[in-house]
Amino acid sequence: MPELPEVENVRRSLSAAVAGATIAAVRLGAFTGCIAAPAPDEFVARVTGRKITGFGRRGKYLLVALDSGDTIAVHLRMTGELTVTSPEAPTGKHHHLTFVLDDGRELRFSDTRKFGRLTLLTRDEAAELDRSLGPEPLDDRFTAERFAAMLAARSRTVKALLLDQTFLAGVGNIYADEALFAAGIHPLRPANSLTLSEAARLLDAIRVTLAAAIDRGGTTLRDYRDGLGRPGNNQHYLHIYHLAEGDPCPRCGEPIARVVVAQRGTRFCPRCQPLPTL
DNA sequence: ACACTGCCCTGCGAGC
DNA sequence: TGCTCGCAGGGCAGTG
Repeated sequence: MPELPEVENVRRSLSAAVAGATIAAVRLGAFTGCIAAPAPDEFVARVTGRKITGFGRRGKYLLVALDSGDTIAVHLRMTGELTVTSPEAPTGKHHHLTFVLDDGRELRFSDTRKFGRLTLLTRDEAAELDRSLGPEPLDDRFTAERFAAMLAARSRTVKALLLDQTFLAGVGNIYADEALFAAGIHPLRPANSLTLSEAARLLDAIRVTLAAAIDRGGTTLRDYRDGLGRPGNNQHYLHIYHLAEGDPCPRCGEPIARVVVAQRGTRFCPRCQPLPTL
């Protein structure tokens, strides 16, 4: 599932390979529902002939900047892939949309589960999307003090907040579990029960976890590929997300526990991530 | 503000 | 071997 590190790797790979190219044509597959807005004909009209000036990222959104000032915001959700290929490359069963580039190559969007979406945004709409999301965890200007203050103002469980993109942008289920484990914080702790030092420890764990995953090319549990079709390597370095309930904790051997938080399976070690009794 | 449900969708693994 | 069934999950709408 593409989270921040995976989207960042797609951004970097496409930035090196595709930035500066012009979209000569757009080909739609049968599933036009992958275009969230505007209507498919308008989407095609406003994108065709435009030059891709760069690839950005905000949270889990890949932002394709066009010379018209518009931005294509791509959310890969669970199984979406955006890859550049030669025109001869075989198209998969779940291929939904193709940007034909002026050099003949193709930027293809495919998505097995059909959850992923492309949205064409004006400048104002892009700014609105930016405002709707929480801070970037890897932004140096985002301090532990601010994170602690944000946590202190909320009563929800810390795991649910980490998954909330309006609270913090880019962290999904994999990295939330990994970061909470690394920080030794129980996922069901009310956010406002964390001390300043715990908040600082958690932010540090989030950053280390995300940065390492970026460096390793992202986590490929099944579907994830970068913009050149390459899988990541971080799946070999997970500590807890991939474990089943009852598996021994890699740190202390205690059986791993599993709960559901915000409709997401959540693994944690009851010994390394204790729930303080009040 | 927050919890909870259901929906979207397909592939996969468990169980029979 | 082949079938059915439940689960996986990011975001969102709707309800309480």
